[in-house]
Amino acid sequence: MEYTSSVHMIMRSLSDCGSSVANGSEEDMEIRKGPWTEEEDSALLNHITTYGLKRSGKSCRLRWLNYLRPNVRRGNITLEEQLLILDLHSRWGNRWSKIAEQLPGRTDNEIKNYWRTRVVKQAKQLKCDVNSKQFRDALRYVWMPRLMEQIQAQGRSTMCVSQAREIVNPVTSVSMASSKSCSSFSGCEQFQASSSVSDSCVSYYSLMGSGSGGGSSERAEKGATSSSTPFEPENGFAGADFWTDENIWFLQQQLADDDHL
DNA sequence: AATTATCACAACCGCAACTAT
DNA sequence: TATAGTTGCGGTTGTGATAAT
Repeated sequence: MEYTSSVHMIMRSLSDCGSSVANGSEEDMEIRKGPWTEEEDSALLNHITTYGLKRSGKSCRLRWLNYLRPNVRRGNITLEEQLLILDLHSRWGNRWSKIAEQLPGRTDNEIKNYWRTRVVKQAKQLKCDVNSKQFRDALRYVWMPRLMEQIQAQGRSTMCVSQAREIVNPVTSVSMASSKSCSSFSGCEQFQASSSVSDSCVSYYSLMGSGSGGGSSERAEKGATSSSTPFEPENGFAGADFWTDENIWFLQQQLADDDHL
């Protein structure tokens, strides 16, 4: 499948299920730019006077963007989201805001935190540089296919079986190849010949219905008072975490095999 | 039960890019 | 075009919750 068509698929999917999340009422509002008017200044002064907010504008803005903005989605990063983050990061690097655009309701900060607290941590655990080719290849050829297998194994997909076969099969074969026959993660022709993992990830994700993932609000679970978002998952994998000991062990084995060959 | 370590998430900071005048 | 103000981005640090001792 062509990469561009995959992107279109995912875009369409996102717009179908998450347009209100991505754009929402913010776009409906007229957003003014440029210097402040006297009226705006006085409105702001009124608010500050009334509520006594001792916060910088920058802090307020950040709070709004990452927390208070309507439709900000909170809670565990789903397996599908993890997969998409890994895939997009492999393409775009630390372009967090760009990556966040593809995950409706998720903020760049959240994705950045996910990367730093999970992925970078695992890289350290494996004694790899997170930017090293070895680690990137391991992500691409071992973890991502394995992640997809786990998504598949969850068996809670909304896609029809034929769609699933069509999309997942190439990736499954990648996983098999990577675990045994591939002497180098980066050198395996199989990965380049057919549809790439990336393409499959994107199309798989789009078929899964990208907006359907996500867990219930973590803060809500902890009894915090923040209001829940209207963007609640219907069939996502709440609480799912790919970075289990088992998977870390699996990856360590792959890296060890790779070293020996 | 108290203390310490670790983790995940939220917030801050500095800088660059953008926009209006 | 130059400049000031505004916004966006990414790296870093702070904080609260939880686990471990």
